[in-house]
Amino acid sequence: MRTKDEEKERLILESALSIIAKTGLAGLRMSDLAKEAKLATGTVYIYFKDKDQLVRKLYLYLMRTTTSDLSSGIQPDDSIKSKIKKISHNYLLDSILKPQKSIFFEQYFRSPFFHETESVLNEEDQILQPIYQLVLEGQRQDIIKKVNPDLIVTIVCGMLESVAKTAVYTDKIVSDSEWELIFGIVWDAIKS
Amino acid sequence: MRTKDEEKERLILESALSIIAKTGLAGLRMSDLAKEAKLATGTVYIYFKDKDQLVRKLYLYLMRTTTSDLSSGIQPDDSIKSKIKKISHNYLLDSILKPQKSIFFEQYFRSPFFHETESVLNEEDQILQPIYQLVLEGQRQDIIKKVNPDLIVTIVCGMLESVAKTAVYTDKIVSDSEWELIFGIVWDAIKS
DNA sequence: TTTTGAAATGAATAAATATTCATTTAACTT
DNA sequence: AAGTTAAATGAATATTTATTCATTTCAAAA
Repeated sequence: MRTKDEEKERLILESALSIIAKTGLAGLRMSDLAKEAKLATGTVYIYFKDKDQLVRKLYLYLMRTTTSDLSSGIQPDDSIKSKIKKISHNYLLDSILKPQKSIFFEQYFRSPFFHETESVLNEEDQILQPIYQLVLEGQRQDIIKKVNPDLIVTIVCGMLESVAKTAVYTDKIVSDSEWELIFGIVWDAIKS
Repeated sequence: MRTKDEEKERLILESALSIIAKTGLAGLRMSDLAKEAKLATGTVYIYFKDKDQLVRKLYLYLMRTTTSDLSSGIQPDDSIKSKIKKISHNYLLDSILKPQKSIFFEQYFRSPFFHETESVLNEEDQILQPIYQLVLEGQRQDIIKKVNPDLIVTIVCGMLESVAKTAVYTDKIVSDSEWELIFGIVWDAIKS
């Protein structure tokens, strides 16, 4: 007998993501999705109960792949500043390289698919946890402004996201020298 | 004879905005919209040709009301720093007080209703023009970092928007003392 | 090689939603 | 006060889109 292809689930999710990034959730049609994935509409329903479940699964799928490696490349004995620099760089690159993901989350949280019962903030907290810890440590060492660490994290992420958004929109990469400039601004903002 | 109520057009647009802010464009239903506006569904079609036109008109309507008064309260002989402080405060308050507007734009630009032909960036440029001018003037006076002024504007707006988003989400107002803290961070980021 | 059972298909059907229109209501005119 | 006209209504209809299912295809087991 034929066997269910595990890859096909991913394929469908990625196709959905691609359509949603282009047209928003309002533009997601099961038939278009099937076409994008080069499957018959019916096939989609073998892997997902219905549209609702598909979108929710996509949310979980992206959540899982996000929590990954903001901290990659950071050495335990780096200085706080260079740790923050690296983590900020990772955050920026992540936002630039996977713009579809940010678009999806933006859409999902304002959609009929999202119910308050789901704990967004907790999940988000989870992702930002490593940044938060670094800020705390920096404050302990008197290097970072002694204001509400949540505010610091919020502001830094806001800066980086807006830079990423512009970079994606104008289709430009961020060169090393530009990154130096940008991090200079970020650091001046938060250093004590 | 009965006369067409000019206010009713606004009422319908505001109702649509309110629903879209809650459920995203994917959740906008003409029947719900009519209910929200306390009208019969048919009535909506007296004022708007179809759903498509309604959403586009809402876009234009919000565009018009946005371009308003970021510069309010600014005196010609204020210092550059205090001008930037005031304009940043206006921007923050605008984002906090009219969160529905930001949500709508977020949704619209990723929807089937939006076609590339519409010049988004131009419009956005228009709105940010006063901020841009202040940054230029600050750079001339050697007060602001001499980097690409677009980058400065992008970063400042990013910071303020993320603060606004958090404020709206957690339903907290930004007190005067918090604003002093926040602007301190903004200013440190961009001052030379 | 044949049998078997689940995967895949896509046209047919169901469900959701947009739009129309015959009818009613309200305001203005004569 | 009666007549007139456009706005308002909302049930009926049209359209779009989700979902099903009878049929076919494929790959593994016998």
